[in-house]
Formats: sequence, structure tokens, C-alpha cells
Amino acid sequence: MHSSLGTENSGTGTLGKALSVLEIVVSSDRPLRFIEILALSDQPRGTLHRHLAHLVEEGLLIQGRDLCYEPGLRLLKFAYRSWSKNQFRAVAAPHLSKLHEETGETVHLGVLRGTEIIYVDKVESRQTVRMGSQIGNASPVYCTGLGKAALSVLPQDRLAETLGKLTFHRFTANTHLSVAALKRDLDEARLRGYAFDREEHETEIRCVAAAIHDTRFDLVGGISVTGPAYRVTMEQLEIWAHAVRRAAMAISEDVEVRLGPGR
Amino acid sequence: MHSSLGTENSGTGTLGKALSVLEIVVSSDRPLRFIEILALSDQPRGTLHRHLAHLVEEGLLIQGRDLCYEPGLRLLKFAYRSWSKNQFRAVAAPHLSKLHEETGETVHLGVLRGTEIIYVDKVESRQTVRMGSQIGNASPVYCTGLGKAALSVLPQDRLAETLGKLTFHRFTANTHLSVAALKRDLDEARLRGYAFDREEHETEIRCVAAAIHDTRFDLVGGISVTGPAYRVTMEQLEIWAHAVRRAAMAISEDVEVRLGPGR
DNA sequence: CAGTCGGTTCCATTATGTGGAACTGACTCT
DNA sequence: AGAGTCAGTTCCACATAATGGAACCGACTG
Repeated sequence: MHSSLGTENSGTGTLGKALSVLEIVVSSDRPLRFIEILALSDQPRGTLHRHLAHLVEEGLLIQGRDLCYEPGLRLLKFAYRSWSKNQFRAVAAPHLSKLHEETGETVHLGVLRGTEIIYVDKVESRQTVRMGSQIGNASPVYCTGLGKAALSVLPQDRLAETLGKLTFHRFTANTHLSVAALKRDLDEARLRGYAFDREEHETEIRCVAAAIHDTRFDLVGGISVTGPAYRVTMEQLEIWAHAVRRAAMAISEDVEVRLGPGR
Repeated sequence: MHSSLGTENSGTGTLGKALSVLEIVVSSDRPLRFIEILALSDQPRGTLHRHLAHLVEEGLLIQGRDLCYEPGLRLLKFAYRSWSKNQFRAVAAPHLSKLHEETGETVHLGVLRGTEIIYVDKVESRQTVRMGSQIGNASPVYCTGLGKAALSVLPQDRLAETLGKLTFHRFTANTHLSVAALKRDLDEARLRGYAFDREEHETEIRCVAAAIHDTRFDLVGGISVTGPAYRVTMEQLEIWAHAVRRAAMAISEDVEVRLGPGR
């Protein structure tokens, strides 16, 4: 019954198909032509064309001159609203700032969704080193500090379920490629109370993360401090770990208090 | 053919219906129950229920405990991307800040879409007077400074078309209620080069706005300075008008230069 | 002026969405 | 406790809307 989630990815019904098209356009960092979208999607020409037409008609996409598709204005509405209303983010924000001040590096707030971590907020490092992370983006759980921190606090059954759905992809030489390896890492993280990313997702990028867990709201996520390897050694991460963990616990408390009684 | 836009609002096909449901939830400032959404939508129970199920499945909505629907995390992705990528906003941002510094009041950037102005960006007044405006929100053209400024630069035919689609609603004692009255106001605005909102949308709120018009990108919009009537007299608005107009023209130029050659 | 390519339109087929009605379970009123 | 109401969910015959292969168009290209 419920297990009709077999096809977890890709489009559920018409809406899903349309959204997957939208996502292609939104995820690109430049306007896309019809044929480019066609290549990226797995839909036939006619179908894709109609989806695009509908998306444009709904204002989710706009079609500039030279026939390129770009994100439309109506997205702004959804965007801004969901962003500013996200209570979790609001509660966590001051803690992120504090952590950023203490470390000077980029701080992320993320939540667990299925087998991915979704970045909900970030405070950028002052130093200009670009990282791939973008708010709203998803990264796999098994190769990110946030992901591993979040997994490490999951109850047995849910952890098993999540691990079962994983498919591994080698991002770097250090990426975990088996459930067994990941499990060992998670056990360590659980004991310590924080998790590392030892260049497992991107080379030259390390991070330390701690989990935020609220059973009341079924909220599993975490915060992390991330930086380039040349500047951020593993020793440095160990030092920051306490602060990260403290901040994570402070957020957990705040969530309980601020979002709790008022429902 | 093109004029099949007759039913400009509400859902085009399945996607449109689903989006209108999404919009109801996103527009609300608190989580909604099924029955509340039912009341706000014009869809039958079964249909609505399925739409909600799909939206949840797609991650656009989440259903917290107590069965309330809230904006989902996936919106953040669409949100953030389209927001940060919006070139127009990026080009205009510094001018908005400057204008804000000169006036101390709230500055808005908006674009025309159909018969509405959509707020694309804003710089809040330092003083804490809440206004209804929210980024991504739409307001009618006929009772906002931005709307009237934008209309005033429209070519004859397109103006006529837009005016034809208007339906008036009395927001305040000063709201224009006829095309004729609105036209007179537009003529004045066109001559002056800027438009006012004399408490026509909200009582105690006045604004002055100037249009931004780029035929190359088919971009019609404007910027405005808005403030509470007790602080912002019509005389004051007249004084600011020049600065607003100057900023609008500067943005137009920047749009031309920065978005032009690079396609 | 053939040939290719990107974009758009058509239309018979069929999958999908539709929505009225019936079902469930929680809560209230008497 | 039992009747009544209400929110939420499920069901299913029906009709609409999506599907996608194929043909079409127009602009470049050689």
C-alpha cells in the first residue's frame, strides 16, 4: 500500500513530470534552450513542449527572446514566502551567525529528507572560496558531515530503512561506497556526538557537523562548519567540534521552547 | 488564438489547479487544515484531497502532525535559485539601496504581469511600520504607485488591452473605480514622469513611483518609495519624486548595458 | 537549393484526473 | 451510552487532459 514509493524519484503523475521539467530549468545556472532541456529530460518532444508551455502559462517559467527558458516571477512568491516562514530557519539563524563568528568559515543548516540533506540556510565564509552548496540544494547523506550527523541520531528502524534506499556514488577518493563502511563511521559519530566530512563529497573540502533532533516535530537535521582543506585541518575541526555541538544543542532547545508550546 | 487568455486567472489544466492549491497554502500565514483549504479553493473534496496528496508527495507541501499543511522544503530550492538568479533584481539592488538611504523609507522594485504588479525586491524602512507588501506578492495595478507608473509607459494598444481586463475593487476611499478615472491619473503620471499612490490601496500609506521600461526585454516595472501618511506628506513625495525618477532611469540604463550585449 | 536542426503543431490513443457519494473515526450534545 | 455532526479519507464509473509519434515550418549551412 504505502510501499508504492518504489519509484521514489521522478514524477508522480502529471504534476511530478512538470516539476521535473521545472527543476531542470531552475537548477541550471543559465537560461536553457528547448533542445537542451530535451536532452536533460527523458520525455518525448511533444510532451516536453507542452509541459514547458504550461509552466510558462502558469508563470513558473518565462521564455525570454531567443527562446530561452528561465525561472519565472511566480516562483519568487513561493520562494520568498516559504523561506521567510520557515520557523526552523528563523530559530536557528542566530546560532549560525554565532558559530560563523567563532570560526570564520561557512556554516550550514540542513535537514534530512529521505536519503538526502537539504540545505535550509547558510552563512558564507568571509573568505572568498566558492563551494557548491546552495540553499535548497540536496546532497547525499552518506558523504556529507550534515548527512552523517543526522543519520547518527536516527532510531534503529528508520536508519535501516534509509540505509536500504541508498545508492552510492564515488565523488572523491574518500567517499564511502558501502553501507558497512558508512555504518562504522556513523557509530563513531554517534559516540563522539559529531561527524566529519573528510573530503568525501568534494576534494579539498572538509567539515564538522552535529545533529539536531526533535521528535516532537519529526525534525532531523544538523549544522556544520565547512572549509577548504588547506585552511581547515582535521585538528582544527576537532577544536571546533565542541562549538558546533553546543550550537546544535542550543538550537534543539530553542526549537523545543519556541516552536513547542505554541503548537 | 492568443486571446485564449480569457480565463487569465485560475488553473490551466491539471498543473494550474494543483498550483492554485499550493498557492493557497503558501499564501496563508499559518498552517492550514484540509477543510480550510477546501473552503478557500473551489474544488470538490476528492479532487482537492488528491492534489494535496500529490503536492505532499512532491515535497512542495508537508503535512505536519495534527494534519496541517505547510510549505515544503522543496520550495526552498526553487525559491532560492530563482531569487538569486534574478538578473533584474541584481542590477537594480544597488539603486534601491541608494534610494533607501536618501529617503529612509521603504523602497520597492516591481514588475508588471498582466493586471498586477509583482514585488520583486524591497528594502525595508528602518522605522518599524509594517506594510502589507511581501516579495513575490501581487497587487492590482490601478491602486498602486508602481502599477500606475508602469501603466503610464505602456504603448497604446497594450494599455488598452490591460485596462480592458481590469476589475475594480474599493480598497480605500481614494481607490480609482473606473477606467476613466484611472486614465486621467495615468495621463498626469505620464506627463510628470512619476506616479503617486494617495492612500488608494491602504489607508495611511502613500507612495511615489517611477517606471522602468525596457523594450528589448519586454520588461515593464518600476521602483517606489512608500511610507505612512503621518510621516510622508504629498509635499515630501514631490521632493523625492526626482530621486525616484533618477533611480528608475539609472536602472533602465543598467539593464540595457548589463543585460544587453551579453544576451 | 538540398540538408540539417531547433522549435512547433496535430491528433488518435489512453492514461490520468475528476468529483459525487459512501465510509471511518473522533468528538459533542443530551 | 447513543444519535448526530464534522474532518478526513477512500472508492470508482466517467470524461477530460496528457501522451508521444509523426509531420510541419522556418532559419541557417554548405
